[in-house]
Amino acid sequence: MMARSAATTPGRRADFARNAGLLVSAAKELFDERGPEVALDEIARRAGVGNATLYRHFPTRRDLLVAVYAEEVAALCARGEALLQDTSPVEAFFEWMDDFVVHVATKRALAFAATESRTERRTEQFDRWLDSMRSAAGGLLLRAQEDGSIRPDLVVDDLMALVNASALAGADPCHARRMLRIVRHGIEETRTSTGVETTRT
Amino acid sequence: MMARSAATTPGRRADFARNAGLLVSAAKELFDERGPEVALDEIARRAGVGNATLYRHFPTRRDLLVAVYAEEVAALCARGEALLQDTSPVEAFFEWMDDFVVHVATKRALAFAATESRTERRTEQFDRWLDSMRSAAGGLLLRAQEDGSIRPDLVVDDLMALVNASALAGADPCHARRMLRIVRHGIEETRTSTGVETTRT
DNA sequence: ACCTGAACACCGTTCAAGT
DNA sequence: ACCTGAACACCGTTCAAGT
Repeated sequence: MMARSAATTPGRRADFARNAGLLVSAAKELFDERGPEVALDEIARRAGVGNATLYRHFPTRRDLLVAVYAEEVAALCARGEALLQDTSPVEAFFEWMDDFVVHVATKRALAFAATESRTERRTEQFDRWLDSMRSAAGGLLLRAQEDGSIRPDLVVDDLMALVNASALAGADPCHARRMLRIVRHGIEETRTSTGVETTRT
Repeated sequence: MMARSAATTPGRRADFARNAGLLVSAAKELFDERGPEVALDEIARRAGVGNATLYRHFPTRRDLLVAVYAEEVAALCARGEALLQDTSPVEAFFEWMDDFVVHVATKRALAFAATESRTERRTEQFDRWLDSMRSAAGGLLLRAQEDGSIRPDLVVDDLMALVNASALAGADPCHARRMLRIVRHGIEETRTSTGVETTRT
């Protein structure tokens, strides 16, 4: 940590970058200790910087959240890439969705932020998170649809929203996964007979 | 203002009940004008009562919300009762669920309150709302399951949570209904052949 | 340029004083 | 008993003053 990489020129820029690191570390600790609603002032205090500095680096609490979980997000993206090579597109898609639902279910603040992303002020760092998640899911979904194993009329945003909402609504990750399973059943192309209608009486 | 209706016996009790009405009216107006996050102080001011009085009648913002939408909730319950007589249990169930999803989607504050009802302080008035919604859905679900048209392993709480989540995740009621349709497809007993698995390649 | 911390604004909650 | 409104506590955001 705090490697002070450019040893020769400590300069303002280096301090700036270092502060970001300190803030992320402090936030990570405090999110664990006291949940994702800790006062921002407290995070700044723990990091040893002024509260306004926090605000400059992370204009919104959401941005701080995605920064804290950046490695986890990177892993999720990498896994998405890898799953594109999986032999079963539909399995690959749902495996990724399962990872995603656990990801957001364990960080409900993130899930909540995602639901209100339409109304709240847009912000660069958080939008990047949204985009990376959407494109990972989108690639896998497309493959499964071309393959014919997922209904072609489904759009990635609806699915993301639904799965994200499951994470938000679930009491715990296990609950969220149970809902995902219901959704899965509703998504797959059963290609047996009947349309949408069920046998009646 | 302050009509003092019961002319003969103004009494403290009458004023007490009247204040509740004033608060609900004021809240209804302000929720419409400025969204469901208006300051409670402002609601009290509009109602012409002290802020602490609001707090006594409605210990929490959620309680105020359910009071404001009380008639709508009553209608939903009545509709649930009526649908119990419908000839197609599965249609009846989804018709009610559709009403429900629109109900919460147009009051996203309510939907959100429902998701956090596990963690937040429980409160009598809001719990009543939850119970009435759950029992309406539960009766209809049971009928559809006994009928064999909905998978027997589904529990009402999971479904409510999922539908509620759809309302929360949807940008608008129309979006929420689209998600409900996905969920529906995942719920119905297709009773054709295959288990959960799809034909592969 | 970047940082600091005090100041500001806002809002939910409580409480002593009224009637 | 019930109500009032001021007081309190808390937190996000901004800004003038430092370096």
